[in-house]
Amino acid sequence: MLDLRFIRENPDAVRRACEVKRHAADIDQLLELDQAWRDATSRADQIRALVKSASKEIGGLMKAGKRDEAEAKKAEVAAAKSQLEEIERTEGETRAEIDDLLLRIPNLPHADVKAGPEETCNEEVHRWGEPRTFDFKPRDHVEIAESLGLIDFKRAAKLAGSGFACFTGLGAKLERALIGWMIDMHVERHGYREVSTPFIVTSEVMVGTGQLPKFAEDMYHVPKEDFWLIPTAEVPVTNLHRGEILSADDLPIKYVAHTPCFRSEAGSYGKDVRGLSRVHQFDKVEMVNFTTPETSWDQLETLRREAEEVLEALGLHYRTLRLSTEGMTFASAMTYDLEVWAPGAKRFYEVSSASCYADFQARRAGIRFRRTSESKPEFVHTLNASGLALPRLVIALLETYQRGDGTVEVPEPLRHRLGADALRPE
RNA sequence: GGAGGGGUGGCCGAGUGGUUGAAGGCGGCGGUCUUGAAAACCGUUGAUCCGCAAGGAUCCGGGGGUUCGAAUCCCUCCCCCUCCGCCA
Repeated sequence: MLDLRFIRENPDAVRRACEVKRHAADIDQLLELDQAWRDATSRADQIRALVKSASKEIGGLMKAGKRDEAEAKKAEVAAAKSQLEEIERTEGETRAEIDDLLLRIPNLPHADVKAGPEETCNEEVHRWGEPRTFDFKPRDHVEIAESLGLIDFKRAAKLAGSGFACFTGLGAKLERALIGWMIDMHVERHGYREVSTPFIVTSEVMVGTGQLPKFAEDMYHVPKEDFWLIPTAEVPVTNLHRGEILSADDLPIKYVAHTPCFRSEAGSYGKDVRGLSRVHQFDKVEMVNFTTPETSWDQLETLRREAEEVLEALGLHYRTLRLSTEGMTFASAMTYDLEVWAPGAKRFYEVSSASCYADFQARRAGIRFRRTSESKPEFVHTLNASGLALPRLVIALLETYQRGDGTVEVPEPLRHRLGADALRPE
């Protein structure tokens, strides 16, 4: 959420942000409502002040036994209050409309982000490794996984329909090994604190990180208690500090979490449907940072590096893109996507998205900090990056490390955890 | 699920209709004292919104109500604690 005062003073900047991010928002209507609300508020405040002071006088008159004068005052107050009722209704209704509009205005992109469509304006900022070459015809991950008994797509569909995977045997163990290994890396090398959160959250929490009110159709809803299944650990982990005032000494706060992620992927039928590339439920290790405003942009670079290190440790070819305004999400101010090369599919897959939200989420979720015990609370900046998303990482691993004999080499860092140096048919 | 107790400022904790944004304590900050520190003492210390400002308004878990006036009374919802039941 943007600061209403900022919008008041910089309406053109906000209009431009909406335009380049391709989010429709009626700024003129907002400004109009804002003016109406401020008028109503100041009139209401005046009347409230009157009622308040009159009430005190009445108290005094009652004590002094001046019944008649008190009654006269009461009549005065009653008249003022009937007026107030009307104004307060306007005030409340207008404010509700303002709040709703505010929640639907996207974050401002950072000045370094290119405006335009993804195809032409995403910038490749980093590339690591080389695409794997083969002296045999490489297979794609679905063939490899099925022949080695690592994933059972058919039986997964029996449980939940299409778009789900059931990892089996060494496939399941590979996921578990990757999760443990990645979390340990972030904890031990990058100074993260591990958290394990609920996977079901309230609507307020979804508003805090920006999924609601605009993107309800992308998520799974639990009608019974009006809960939502998290689409990413970003949601529960960022909201861990909702409504809090942190101390500057606590910053930066760095959490890492492993959670399942649930995405309805409504409207994406026919796109990327094969195998693991786009599923309704997947596991992910996610890093979330809370920082001061002056350190967040540097922290985004660090965060991006922390995610990139995972791919490098696994020896996987990847590229890093700085997304253009049209590629970024609603809440983001700057986003890097890490895309890993899948030599079987001969394409890159996004395995991580590293974003800085500036104070956008913090304002929605009410996450503030104090520089000293004296100073006024300010909003923190929030950031997050996948580190990494499991299914697409598995795609890249299987396709990159496949051998001519149908087995798959296990990269060195995972061998100990997996208890095997290769994936073979069981 | 049943019964009872409770939600007050950074924290603890008083406060059952009136000038209370809220006693007191702790913590924080400033000062006195001290070579320095501690102790002691004195002072100070909430957030949000409107307003150029002066100033004003709102906030004692959320929402609604009673009243001239509510942290205090009523209704409702949420959360926490204790005991019982159930259960991985």
